[in-house]
Amino acid sequence: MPKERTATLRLQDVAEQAGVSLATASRSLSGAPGVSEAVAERVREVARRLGYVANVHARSLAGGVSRSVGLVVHEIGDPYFAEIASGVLRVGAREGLTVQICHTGRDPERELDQIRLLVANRVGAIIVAGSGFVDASKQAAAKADLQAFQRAGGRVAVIGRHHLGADAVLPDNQKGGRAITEHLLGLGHRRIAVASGARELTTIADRMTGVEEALTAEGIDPASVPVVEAEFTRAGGRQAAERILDEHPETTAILALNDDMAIGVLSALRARGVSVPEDVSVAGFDDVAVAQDLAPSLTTVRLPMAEMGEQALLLALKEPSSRPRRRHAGHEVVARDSTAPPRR
Amino acid sequence: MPKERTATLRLQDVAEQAGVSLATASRSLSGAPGVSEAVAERVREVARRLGYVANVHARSLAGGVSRSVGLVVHEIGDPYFAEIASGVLRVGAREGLTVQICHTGRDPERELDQIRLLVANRVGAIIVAGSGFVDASKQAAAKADLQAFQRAGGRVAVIGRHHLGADAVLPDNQKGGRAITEHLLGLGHRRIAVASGARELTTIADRMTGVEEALTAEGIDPASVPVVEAEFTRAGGRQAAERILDEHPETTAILALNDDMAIGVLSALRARGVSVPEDVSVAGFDDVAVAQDLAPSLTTVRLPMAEMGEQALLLALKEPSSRPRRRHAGHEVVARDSTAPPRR
DNA sequence: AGTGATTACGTAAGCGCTTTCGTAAGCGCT
DNA sequence: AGCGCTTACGAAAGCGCTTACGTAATCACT
Repeated sequence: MPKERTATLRLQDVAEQAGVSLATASRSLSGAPGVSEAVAERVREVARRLGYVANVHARSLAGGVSRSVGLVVHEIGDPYFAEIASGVLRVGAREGLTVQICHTGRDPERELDQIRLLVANRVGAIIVAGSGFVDASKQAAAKADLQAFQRAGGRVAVIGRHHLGADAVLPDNQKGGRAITEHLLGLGHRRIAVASGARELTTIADRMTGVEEALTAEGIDPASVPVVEAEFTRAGGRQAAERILDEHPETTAILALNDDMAIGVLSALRARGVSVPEDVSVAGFDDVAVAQDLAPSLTTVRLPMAEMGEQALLLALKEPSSRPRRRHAGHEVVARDSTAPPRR
Repeated sequence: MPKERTATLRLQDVAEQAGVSLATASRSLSGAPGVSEAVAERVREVARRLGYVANVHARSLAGGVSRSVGLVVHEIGDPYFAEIASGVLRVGAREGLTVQICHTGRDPERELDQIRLLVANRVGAIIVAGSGFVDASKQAAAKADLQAFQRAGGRVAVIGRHHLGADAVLPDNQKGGRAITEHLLGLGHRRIAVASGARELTTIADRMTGVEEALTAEGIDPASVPVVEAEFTRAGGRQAAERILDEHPETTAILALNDDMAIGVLSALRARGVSVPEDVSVAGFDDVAVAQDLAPSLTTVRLPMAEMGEQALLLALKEPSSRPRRRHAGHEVVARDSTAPPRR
């Protein structure tokens, strides 16, 4: 990292060139009141001519105000998080905020480090995206740090995770899980299998709860439905599908609890010569951008990821309210070609 | 954005608690020499107990050293850039650097603003990913700003773009274009059509040059090959495929200049009842993660996106050399199910 | 014309850290 | 004991900015 970054020009230089004091120059550029329009414009003109860019560090040190926000995701290469990030960046750019993105590389242990790093960077707000643990003690440290950050005046918003005391954007995973299951049941499927991620995560637990609700309502014992846990990735989907095919050949529909897994399921079924949806129907969850372009196109639950990112930042930017706000992201079953009535 | 962020504890507090001076506390925590190990450890212990996190702004103001880097991409929601970002974040995390990501939302006009923002934030390095314009004048302003940044001690690295004076990680688009075309020619295709993005971008121009080389080497006049320009997205791929099908029904292979377009091409062909690879072969470029899980799996040119991101940051972190360094990212044709010998 | 209120600007005090410089203590040596 | 030399630490000067406060000048009134 560079050492001598001093060659840059300072507000001082601008002030001298414009023939005003440091204070006036500062006020002119930040648009603060107390400067005549004529002087302000002259200062701005000089700054523009010189190519002056204010030092954000000095500014935030002196002013105590931060123009940057932090975003913590599991893995930025994952389309789900990439699309959330896209939404956050969009409103960030609009508001003139810089966004620092951290990802844990799917290692929950590292979430705390990332949060600490953002706190050290004195970001104005922290957005944490991605599922938390059902067992709250596993993320108690992160929660404590976030609360300390809030007490110090920082804003926090979470996406897809409950964290009392922070604004949250919440997809209704439970209702979504119920709805997509009802879609399969409505088509006539009775032998459904689930390709799931780790159930210790709230997102997955919630989706499963919805699934079980729908099954029960239809008179099916949830315990009779095979649930295969694997990684929440395409590779995990492939493995899960293999096991389902091997151990439960009677299955007529596989519900994957996210699209990434669903893509893996499709891939594995194809490799085994099982045709979708004729032999087995497949449904996913999230509606990542590529879902509609798969062959067959994927029936799934649409979550407006980018909007969720936007909403989260907008919430964080608002004046903090006494009690945490909630935004519920809509969910909607998108029926495409990967699901059809069972033929068996 | 919050105003009063003063409730946080300062190095001063740690120093008092540990019964040492500010200077000693600073040295202890930053690992600078000149402190006895006993005292240093005591200070660290106190800092840990108090939960002290240093203020990065103050630190970088005083030290003139920045522990953050900036990454500019076209669109973070795009898997190509998301995977690059993933690589950058990976080494960023390893080096204890924060990464500020900006995206232009595919609007090249905004690249300059994003760069300025990063300069204002006094990042230590800026990584610019994504194609530049063939017409250099269209990005002259951005280039000038980057050079000024370099003169002021900042590091710059570019990915997939030539910018003399900066370290670069370069996929060999030209050879890749040639190789994938040779793959199609090798299968026996003679009536090839290209689904291209805007040719004013260097990436696309380079890939096309490679395509034309291969065609010429095989005795085919490049001018006789239909090249349809559209958006460099799935939607663009769909449109391009429609036009190719309508205007050149004799086509036996469609080469899309990135995977996103290829996915769109596959989708459009499927909608028209054209089977791949039986009726028409389809090839892409990039090898985004999902390419292998498509149906049919996509033949494409693999670019190691994540590694390119890693390399770029590593280059930027090295001591600057007098002349810019180059890293060439390997490219490799990955033959999958979407290409086969023509039947017509 | 004289009063107080308002406006436009300058002076200077920090924001929380790093780092230079100074000093006192400890060391080995003659 | 006295010398220089190293080492461990503290005092204080900034880094580049914002902002409270002070002060002239200008204004609207009586």
